[in-house]
Amino acid sequence: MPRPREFEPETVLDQAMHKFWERGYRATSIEDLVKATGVKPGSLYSAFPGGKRDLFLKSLARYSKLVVPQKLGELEAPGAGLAELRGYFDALVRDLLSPEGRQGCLLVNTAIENAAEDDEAAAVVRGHLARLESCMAAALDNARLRGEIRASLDPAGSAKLLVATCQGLMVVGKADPDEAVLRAITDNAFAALA
Amino acid sequence: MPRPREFEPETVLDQAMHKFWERGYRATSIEDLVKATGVKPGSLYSAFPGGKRDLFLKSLARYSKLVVPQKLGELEAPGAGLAELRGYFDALVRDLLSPEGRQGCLLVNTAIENAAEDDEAAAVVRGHLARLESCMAAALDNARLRGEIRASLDPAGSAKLLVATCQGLMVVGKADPDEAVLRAITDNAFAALA
DNA sequence: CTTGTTCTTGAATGACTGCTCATGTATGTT
DNA sequence: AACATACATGAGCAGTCATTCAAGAACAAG
Repeated sequence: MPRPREFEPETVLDQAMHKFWERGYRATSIEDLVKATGVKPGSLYSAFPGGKRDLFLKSLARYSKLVVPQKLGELEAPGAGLAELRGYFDALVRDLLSPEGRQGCLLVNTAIENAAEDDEAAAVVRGHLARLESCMAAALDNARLRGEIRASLDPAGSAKLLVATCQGLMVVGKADPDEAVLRAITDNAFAALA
Repeated sequence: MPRPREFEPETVLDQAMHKFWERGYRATSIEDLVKATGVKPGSLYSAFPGGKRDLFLKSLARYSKLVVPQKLGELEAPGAGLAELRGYFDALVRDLLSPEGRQGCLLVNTAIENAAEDDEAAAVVRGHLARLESCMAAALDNARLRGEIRASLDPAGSAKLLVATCQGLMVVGKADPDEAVLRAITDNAFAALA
């Protein structure tokens, strides 16, 4: 009997996520979200009772569920090895060099902007780092069994290093999106594994 | 004949820098700066005519001139080698684990928060990255001549990788200041050089 | 002491912030 | 057609933002 919603909450969340991704949490105003979604403040607040912060946390969750798997791609498949690992880094570099990729990674941006003052946001970031590390460790494990990398390598520690490397790649890429620099970083990171 | 200033602009700049460092550009209000410095808005604006943004850019410059050299320490000395490089990373890790170090590096924070929308700020960050890279490359060069690292290593490329690694270290440290993780990252980064 | 110069002060400005709420509207059931 | 229900609307809330400015205060030179 009630009047049906005229917008899809998931669509709205998607648009909000992109704004937060592009401009950051603080720099994105409710008015920005109203413009981006076409949904007026009142409706926004009734659909997302926690207000701006809730919208942000839900955006982080949505990013983890939809964007991250797409970026990780086959790296999360059980049989992933060195090729998939390299593929992930190459795609990352390609991304950072493209105009749309300049916004970097929402979770890295959140680590810097919000982790210190928002424990819930920090927890999401930590979860993401753990996920990255675990699939990289699995890929390194497979790679070692197949003889694709040095047998003397410690997969767990190397995975942590690779996680840091790709975070660093995004910081460097944000300030100086230079293909030669980004390629040199990945090339040297992988040369160290061989 | 004029009435003398009752505050030292450099001191004020120092206090402003620490606020920006700790909370970021957008999250730091003029009132925050007034409280931190004890200087009222009018005086602040007459001493720094460009307003908040000028105060921020001047803070970045001051950070580069005073804080960065202190952090780089002997790594910038002409004879620096592997030991100084390692010393820099160890100090960085120690910093990230200390309560005051949680704020990370002002220039990394700026890369993420402002680089995309403020070309002048981005230029300062790029200058910092170049400086890091050049002294790391010099240290790697020395280390290679002394046989402290693999002769097959490319100092220029490895320096770029190390720059990315320490940026990544700061992102990871901000979200998850875990000693074991940070040490694993540096240990593996240096193991790759030997 | 007077004057000239520059500084300090803090109230005021208008734009913007996140958010609320009274009003009106569209729907499915009766 | 009449009702109950949930929704959409947007003007409006109190608060904060960066910034300005008129007024007073402190000093040095005459």
